[in-house]
Amino acid sequence: MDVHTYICPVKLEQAILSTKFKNDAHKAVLNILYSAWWLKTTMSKALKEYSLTHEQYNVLRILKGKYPEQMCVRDIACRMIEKNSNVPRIIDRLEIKKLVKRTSSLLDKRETVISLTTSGIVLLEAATESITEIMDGVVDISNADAKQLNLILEKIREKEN
Amino acid sequence: MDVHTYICPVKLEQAILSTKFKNDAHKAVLNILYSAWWLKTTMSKALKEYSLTHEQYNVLRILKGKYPEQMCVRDIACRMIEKNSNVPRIIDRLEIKKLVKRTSSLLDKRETVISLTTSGIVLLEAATESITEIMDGVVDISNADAKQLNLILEKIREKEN
DNA sequence: AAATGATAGGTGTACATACACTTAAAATTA
DNA sequence: TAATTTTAAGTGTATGTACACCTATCATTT
Repeated sequence: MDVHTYICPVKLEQAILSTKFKNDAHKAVLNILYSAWWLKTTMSKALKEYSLTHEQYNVLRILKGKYPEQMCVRDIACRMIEKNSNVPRIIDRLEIKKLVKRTSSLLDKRETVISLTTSGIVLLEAATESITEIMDGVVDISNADAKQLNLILEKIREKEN
Repeated sequence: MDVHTYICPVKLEQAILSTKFKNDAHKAVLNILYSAWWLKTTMSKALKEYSLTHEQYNVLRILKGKYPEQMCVRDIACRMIEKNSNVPRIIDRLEIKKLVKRTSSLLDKRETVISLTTSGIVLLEAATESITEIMDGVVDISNADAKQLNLILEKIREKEN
């Protein structure tokens, strides 16, 4: 698939060339997965300008949330959207680019403490501006719709435990 | 993160330990991404019993949709939820497990034609039963909610082109 | 027919995920 | 205090993604 020229179809049926859904709930599952893929792709494209992956951006954003406080790897992992993210490996790459710094904790020597560098903050802020703009443009739905969406998604997660 | 003992929180705020969302639309984006991760993880866990990944299952399901007709790699790629999937590589693994067969097309020698083997069909049907059960249990929302969800997701994708 | 362009599939590489395992250090228990 | 258990981070490996590039083949143009 050539995704560069790919135009996201509005209808799921067109997106995955299928019309046979068992029911609306089954269709909703595929719709969530497809929408998530599209959102990630859209954001990743914007982040390329800053040589950041979506996941690297997410880690920087989490660090910013506590800044100037530092965070250990575990604290970052708990805040990741994808809970299976291999955070040490993502940090490896951020460290190579000198966007974060690793220090061994003095209080608990098992912990590694991560801190944003100045260039990390600068890059993050530029990237965030870009991402926010895209998010605003992309998810241009009414507040009522957004609230409704959040409610239904939480209803789904309520059932699945 | 130890995902084996991880209980999916109902509230997004608890899932990513953050309460600072710019607005409901921004929260919705994160909610979609988190819900998609959770759905994929849940399905993947069930598919482990059949030694299938979520993506391998998806390819088999697509092939089943046209069965006993065969499909070329491109046709499969067009139907994937994640449009950047590297379909030849996924087929490599299905071929090793003898769940599909590759043949060079006679009509157009550029094309590779993929067909389900008997054991491929048998495995797929067993896996589908399991997945369907999970989907029914998991996405136990009303028809009206499912319809509403599908509508709003399509509204989002409408805006983002 | 020969040259050019487009298309299908495959491959190389960097990055991420999923998950099991290792090691060091802290916490708990005997 | 010594032994055991738990925890934090990191690592190895298989799989998948994102994307650029290659090769063979087909289609189109000249």
